[in-house]
Amino acid sequence: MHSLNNLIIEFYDKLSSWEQSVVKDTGYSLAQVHTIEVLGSHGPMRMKELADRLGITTGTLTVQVEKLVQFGLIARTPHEVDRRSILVELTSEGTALHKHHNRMHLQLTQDITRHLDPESIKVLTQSFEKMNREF
Amino acid sequence: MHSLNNLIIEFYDKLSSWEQSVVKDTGYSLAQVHTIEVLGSHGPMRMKELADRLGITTGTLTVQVEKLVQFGLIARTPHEVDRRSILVELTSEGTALHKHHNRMHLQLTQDITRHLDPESIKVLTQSFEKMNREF
DNA sequence: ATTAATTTGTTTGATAATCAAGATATTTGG
DNA sequence: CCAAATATCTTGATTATCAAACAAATTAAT
Repeated sequence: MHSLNNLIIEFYDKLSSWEQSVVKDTGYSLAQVHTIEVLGSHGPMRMKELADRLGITTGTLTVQVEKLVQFGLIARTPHEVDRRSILVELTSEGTALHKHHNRMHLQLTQDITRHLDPESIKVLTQSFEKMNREF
Repeated sequence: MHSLNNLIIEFYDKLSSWEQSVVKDTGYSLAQVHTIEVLGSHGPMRMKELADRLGITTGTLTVQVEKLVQFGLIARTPHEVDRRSILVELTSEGTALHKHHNRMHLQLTQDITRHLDPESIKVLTQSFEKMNREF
């Protein structure tokens, strides 16, 4: 258990470094790409929910979103029922960036698992499912 | 492979959120705790190496280290052979913080793996070992 | 139905984190 | 010995962030 814990910490650390270098190549900041990633994988959402998912305040997000809109990566649309809210969603350009980032991730996953046999991959997948559920 | 990739991304995301909330409780910033974590798990090192591991410039690190020294968490000692360098290391207080953070991590690992049978944990551990090696 | 409390998003002012470029001291390789 | 490389620090500017105050809309209470 102790060693598994250390391996998880090491894994997280290496994934962070990888993410940082991959993001740097896009020309956008880590926070900006992270925003795109969340919108890409969860779909359009309101400011509050997005801020919560990113772990920042809505005040900070307002500024971030303004920049991303100017970059043409996301768009704001009024919320249909709640007129206090606005929905934030990816533009086609934002979607393209998200897909590109996703391909990088997939390539990484393929790279780091290339020495795992099919059975291990199966157990690994099931284990991640269970672990993600317990967070 | 596609689903495993998504699970890894989700895992990373949840671990980030967890880390953020745990760090907030310490009263120190994410960057500061991260610095303590690296020093705690790898031992004393020079500024350059620490900056590289943290993914920041030495200029940024100089400021960060100054703060952590004032907090009493780390100490600077001259490098024995290279007089250009200084070694950064944890104080006893810094070590205590690192141990505390490590216990949090261990508890989390126990929590999220509680529905995994011993055999899966074994495969999971081996898989992480192999994946970490391929980064 | 009217009022009070809550929620949502924005703005503002202050602080913290970061980088790039330049300066200094030291080491390394010829 | 000297030029090039390395390690750290400093400075000036930019970016990210928060907390608090605000306005608009929704929800809850009476």
